Amino acid sequence: MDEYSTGFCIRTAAARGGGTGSKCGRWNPTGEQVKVLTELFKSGLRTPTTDQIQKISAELSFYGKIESKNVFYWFQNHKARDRQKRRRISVDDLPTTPTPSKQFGSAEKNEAERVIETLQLFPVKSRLYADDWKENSYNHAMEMDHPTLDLRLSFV
Amino acid sequence: MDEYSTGFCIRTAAARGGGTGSKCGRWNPTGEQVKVLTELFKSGLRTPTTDQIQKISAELSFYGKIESKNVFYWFQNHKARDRQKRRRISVDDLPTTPTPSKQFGSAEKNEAERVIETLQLFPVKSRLYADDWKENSYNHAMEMDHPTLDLRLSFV
DNA sequence: GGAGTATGAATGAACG
DNA sequence: CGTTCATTCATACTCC
Repeated sequence: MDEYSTGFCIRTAAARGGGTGSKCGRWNPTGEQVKVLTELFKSGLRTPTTDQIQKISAELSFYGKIESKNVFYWFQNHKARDRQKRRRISVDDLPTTPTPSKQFGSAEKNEAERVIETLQLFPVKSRLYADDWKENSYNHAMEMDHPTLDLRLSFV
Repeated sequence: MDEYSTGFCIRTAAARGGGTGSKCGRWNPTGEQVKVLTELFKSGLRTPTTDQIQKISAELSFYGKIESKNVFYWFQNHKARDRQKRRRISVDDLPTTPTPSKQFGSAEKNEAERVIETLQLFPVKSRLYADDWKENSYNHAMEMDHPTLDLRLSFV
């Protein structure tokens, strides 16, 4: 599709760990920022609230350009990948009688006291209300009559 | 990295907007579908009723596979994210300007569902929802001398 | 320079 | 409705 011209913030600070001159286009965290974020994560913070996100973002803005959404995404991704990796490992199972004893200890990183690892091993509660929208649930007919919902396609 | 066998469907090239023939997994809207939905959203529609959802879904089904729930979720997500984004930005970026309080003027909490009667389909640009997550590149030249950012985190 | 990887960003789906 | 999860796309970075 179209390439959206991302912001051109030429930060030649090279504050990155490798010292490579990084260009902008997407947020590129500095070493300090990553360090702090990682620390927080290891402290047990996994899903910061909006307030926390803003606080963190504000603090980290000292090291360089950063926005709240960056912090938000960072935690989202970090948690997701951590979980993903763990998932992969726990399922393990090598093909040919490798250690059947699953080491589900998962006590390597547990430093947080609020890391609630609820076990969701199977897809429970797949509440599929795919087409329940038929004619139940809510009914706010008070909004307005939908305008001309004439979605006539022109290019066909 | 791509060894996870979670994929149950043929992983198509998935060119968003390219009208790929993905038929499994989660709904992948085509460019036209997104366009129409965005247009509706910009017209003021935020919480469509069941009828509207079905109508929209029916219309959009022309462009590709779609279900009512997709439309429902789409509006839900779009509205929620629009809000979330706005909130985050407004609180986040405060470089040095004290914000002349131009946000949220007066009556807005009520968020009246005003819908513009004139709904034109394909008149304007097709810039599909790129919004402004970016583009707020302000200067973070704060005046704080040395950072106190040990980030002991006062997250309360 | 391209392949492979790490990771930021986006969004569909769903929970509480 | 706000928040969270899972999957995927896009891009920066590393290595050969």
